[in-house]
Amino acid sequence: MARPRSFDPDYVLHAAERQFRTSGYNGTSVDDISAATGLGRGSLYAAFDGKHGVLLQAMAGYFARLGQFAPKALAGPDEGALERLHAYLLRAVHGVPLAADVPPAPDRAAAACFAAKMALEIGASDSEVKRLANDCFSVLATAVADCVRAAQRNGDIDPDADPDDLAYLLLTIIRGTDVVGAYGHSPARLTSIAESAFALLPRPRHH
Amino acid sequence: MARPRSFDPDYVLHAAERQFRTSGYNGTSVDDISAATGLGRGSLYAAFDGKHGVLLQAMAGYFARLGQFAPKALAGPDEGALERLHAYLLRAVHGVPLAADVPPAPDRAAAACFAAKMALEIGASDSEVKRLANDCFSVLATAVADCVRAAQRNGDIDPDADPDDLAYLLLTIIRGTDVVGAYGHSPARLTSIAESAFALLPRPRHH
DNA sequence: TAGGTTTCTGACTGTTCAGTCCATAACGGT
DNA sequence: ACCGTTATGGACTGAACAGTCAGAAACCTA
Repeated sequence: MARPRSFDPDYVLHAAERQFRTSGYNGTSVDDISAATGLGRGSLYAAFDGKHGVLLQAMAGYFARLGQFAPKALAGPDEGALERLHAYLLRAVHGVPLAADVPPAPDRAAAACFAAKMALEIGASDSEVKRLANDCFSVLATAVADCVRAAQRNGDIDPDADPDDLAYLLLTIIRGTDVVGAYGHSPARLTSIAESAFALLPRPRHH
Repeated sequence: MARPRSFDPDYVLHAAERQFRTSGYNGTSVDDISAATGLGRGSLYAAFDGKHGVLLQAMAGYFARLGQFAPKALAGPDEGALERLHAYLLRAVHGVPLAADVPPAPDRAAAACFAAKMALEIGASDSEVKRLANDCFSVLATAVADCVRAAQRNGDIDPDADPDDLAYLLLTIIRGTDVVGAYGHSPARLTSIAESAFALLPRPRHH
């Protein structure tokens, strides 16, 4: 009955996310988004309500992806919980690939958590961005804490440790590697930091 | 012989740093800097070579402040080293006050490490900023590692632990709290993260 | 194949931006 | 008191910006 849109909204949001990651929010113009996505200005405004709308929807998509990926990577039987935590930590400090249909980020600073990067840049003056970033953190914290509890049940982590505190600490470390990575440190160094953190996890006292 | 400048360069750089912290680099205009510092555009360009020059010199000043403060807070006799590390960690996760003559940052995101914030926003496309931020990190890493070594000599930290690895990890945690703080988490939560990290430091095995 | 509806494209507008420039002001030496 | 020198502040410029809009195009139904 009417002309269908000729683009895939997910692809567009991924491409826009990549642009925001690379140049920051204030560093990307609508023309940049237009060039990165192939959409004209009119389409961008009609479909996403302009630059800020694109950001919010891109962050919402990122949140949805996190909510799928993190529980999948961390949930499972108690026996493998500690190893899943280990693998997740090592993978997270090197940044997560964006999507199969969009080229990877060129710089480690662009591979940082999208929500974290936007929150640091404009979260102070944009409460919606701040809230979305906090949501991303919460979903991760829940998944990690659940995995810690599983490892505790399996006797791999000290049962006296608070799983929520530990989850917050681990996620804080992962966020910290985003920053350290942006300084230009090598992937090997980030791996080393992650391994040090993992080695310090409180093991159960055997008697 | 000639007209003397009527402003204090350090005050101007502090005020500009505050503005950059609050709005980010791309989010602050030269007029914003002009308003924050009281200087006209001509003076800004003559003394600091424009927006980018102001940033570089503000970061250099920040680096110099770090190079003074961190060693002073962390150096000292071996007996108190662990407690100095503890105090430094707790203070760092709440952000450092800027300067006595400039109002404090209004938001936790603006209290994050100045170098880290700029590196995440524009470090990927500005190698000078990236290098300066890395310098800031290095001077802190050295000071923290020295303090860890002192604590090891005093028998408060496992002598088998690598002090440099531990220093990197602790600084990564501090940088991570900058991000988590930007999400809007309470100071109490940040304190809790810092205490959890401190509690996990490897203590010497007594036999 | 014609009509109705929505998307698409790119030109347009007013604003804001970074950077330059110049007339004026403030000083120290003579 | 004068003069050379440097700082100051604001006007100016061309470019880039976000957002709007109207005409052309594509599609489905009938």
